[in-house]
Parts: sequence; structure tokens; C-alpha cells
Amino acid sequence: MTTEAARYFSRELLSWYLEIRRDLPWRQNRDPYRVWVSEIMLQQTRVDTVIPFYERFMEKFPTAAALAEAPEAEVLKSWEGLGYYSRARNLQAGAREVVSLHGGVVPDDKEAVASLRGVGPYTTGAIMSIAFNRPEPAVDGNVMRVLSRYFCLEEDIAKPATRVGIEKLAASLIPEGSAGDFNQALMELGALVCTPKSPGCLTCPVLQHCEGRMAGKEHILPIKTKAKPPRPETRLAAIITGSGEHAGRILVRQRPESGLLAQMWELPHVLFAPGGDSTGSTAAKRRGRGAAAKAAAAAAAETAAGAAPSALEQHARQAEYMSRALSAEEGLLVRPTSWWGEMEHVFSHIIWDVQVFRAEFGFWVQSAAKQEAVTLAGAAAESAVFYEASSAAAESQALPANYRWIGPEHMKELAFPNVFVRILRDYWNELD
DNA sequence: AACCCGTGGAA
DNA sequence: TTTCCAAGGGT
Repeated sequence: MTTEAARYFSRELLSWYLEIRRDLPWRQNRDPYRVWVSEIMLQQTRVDTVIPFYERFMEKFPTAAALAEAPEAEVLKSWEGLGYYSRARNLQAGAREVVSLHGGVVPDDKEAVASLRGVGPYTTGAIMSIAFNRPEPAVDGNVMRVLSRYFCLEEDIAKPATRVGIEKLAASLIPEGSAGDFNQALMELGALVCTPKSPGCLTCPVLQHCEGRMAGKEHILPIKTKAKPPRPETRLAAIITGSGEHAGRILVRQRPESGLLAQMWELPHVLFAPGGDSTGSTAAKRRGRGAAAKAAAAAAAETAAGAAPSALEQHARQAEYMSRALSAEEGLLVRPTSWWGEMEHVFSHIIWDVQVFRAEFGFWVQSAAKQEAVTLAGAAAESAVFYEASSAAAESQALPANYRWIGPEHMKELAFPNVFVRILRDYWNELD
């Protein structure tokens, strides 16, 4: 059908790229390790966001061997704020594979590269083509959009099968001896000209034979089914202050090895699921997505309806819920003292409405006594018994392994998700 | 196939 | 304000 249009496309796109290519940090040379790191960071992340992270990362871990030897916590800290933190751990795991299996050199071998942790079909093609100039396709969102438009392809690019088909097409377009430049040219066009909204067709180097444009479909292509909206969750977090040797510090904990925000540090918090509702508060459900930041306002508005609690009552209820849940789940007895504020955190699939409460540390409960502690926690909220129990018990108790007392100065060592960085920054700023 | 995994910029 | 989605991979 389009062998002529295809040849035109490859030729014009390549020469366009060689003219306008951006001067990016990972384009200084073709060191496969540098290419690899850049491709991992660029997964689902914009160029402008990546650049400062990349500069710092390469200065700190200039070779695969340096990355392989580094403490994992240090690598995670370097990734703080970039998101998708499993990328950091997978990258280091990959670096260790490269050191142990390939003498510290990223191999010029497709199967070996593809087997590295965190390296999938796209990244394999990117590394093989950019670092080694091998004629492998590197199909990302940009490439699917550009080729869908140019060849007027109406398959749903959200379906994995579509990517496979476009990979075959992309491979057939690679000019002899220019795989790296051509693959980057495709992505550069998608990033700078053939953008998702309002594509810049008037400045496009391949406008002349673009079938999507000729069909008047450049604005509806690519076809892509909508993603499911993220579910709202209300989280109750505690800023727990210490006394005695822990005066002036607050209690933080490290998340589990796997799952959401794996191994990141955070304020202790619990899911607010009153009445056994596992998806969050009924108020959160009614609000739906996008309005999570207005919990207090929503609660206040509900008061007008009659039965709903005021914001003050809602906070009191949440504080008690948090206290009970922390003792049941963590064996951590605290006394909430006041509502501090609210912070919203948006993931790809969840929206957290984080309600933050100030609390005073009580004591740690032994696991056998946790059930009893749940009851005690309810009474503890207003009880002097709380103080008698805590002052007697707190001194000699060991801290669980995943907990630490920290001050502002420790923020430089531990990696926190963005939401807790914001909360703690604001909290410590208020104290000055 | 359908989820799970962060964050920020642009329109 | 809301919506989209960015040089995706793992399970």
C-alpha cells in the first residue's frame, strides 16, 4: 500500500531529527549504561521532569558497578519525588546482574538486555537501537500515536495486541544503519510536533503523506479506550510527638518490601473505613474523584442535610478511629490531640484524602495484648489512665524495626513519598 | 486481560 | 477545575 509513503516518512523524519534534535543529558554519548538509566527514568515521565534527577543520579552512580555497590536506601532516596519507585529497585537489581553476569558491561545482546529487571519490550528496543544501533523497534506512547496518525490506524492503542502490530510496522521503517536516530526521531516528533492534543501539523516534516491528516482524523487518532478513574480513599495520619529522649521528634515508619510505595518512609496512617466499608468513607464515595481535597467542606455541607456530622464531629470521630486502628494494627498507643490539616495525594489508580492529626506517643503494645489495646485506645482518648500507663511503660520499650524517631535533619536520609514530604515540611515550618 | 505501580505539566 | 497522559513493566 504505502511503500512509497513509508520510504518518504523514514527519510524525511530522519533528516528532520538530525536538524532539530534536542541536546539532552543522555545524548552526550552512547554509553549503554547512561542510555539504560535514562530510559528507565523516562518511563511514564516527562523529559523536563527527568533531567535534574538524571544529572544527580549519574553523578552519584556513574557506572553499573557504582550503582550495584550502593546501599539500596541511597538509590531509593535519589529517586524520591520521581515516582514509580520499583523502577529504582529494579534498575539496581539489573545493575547487579550486569556486574555479576557480564563483568559490569551492558551486553550488546538483545536477549540479555531484555532479561534485565525492569526492562520490557520498549526499553529493550531503546537500548539496543540507541546504544548499539541495532535495528530493533522501540514503541512507546509517542510512536503509537505518530504511526496511528500517519498510517491512519484505528486499532485501540490501549490493547497490548496493537502494540505488537505497531512494533512490526516500526521495525519495517528503520532506515539502514540509523536505528538509534530513527527511533529517537519518532519519539521526538511525538513529543514536539505530533502531540496528543492539537498536533502541530503545519510544522510537521511528514505532513505531505500523512493519511490520518488527509482523512481529517488527526484529532481523533489514536483511538484509545479510557482508563478507569482512580478510587478515593480517606487516610488518617498521625504526627506523633515524643517526650523525654524523643522530645522534638516525631514517629515515622517504613512501608513493606513490596506493593504501593514499597520501602518508602511515611507518617503512621490507617485507611478510614467506618462500618466495615473497605473502600473508604461513605462521604468519599459520594464525592467521587476529584473532590477529595474538600473533605472538610463536604462534611460541613452535609450538616445542612441534617444527619451528617459537622467537620469538628467528623474529625473527632476520625481521631478515635485512627487511635483504635493504630493500636490494633501496629500495637501503637497514641492520644490524638487535635486536627492538623489535610493533604491530597493522587496516584494513577488511587486518590488519597489524607487527614492529619497531632497525637502524643503513649506506648507499644505486645502482640498478645493488641486486642485488649483496641478497647483501651477508645478509653485512652480522655483518660488519665493513659498517662499512667504510658509513663510507666514507654521508657524501657524497644522500637519496632520499621519505626524511627526523626527530626527535620533526617529528611535528607530517608525517602518519603511526595505527600509526606509536603506534610512534614509544612509541619516543621509552622514550628518556626 | 486487567490490575497494580507516582508525579507533575499542559490545556 | 478536570482531564489527559508522559521515552512502561510486573504480575
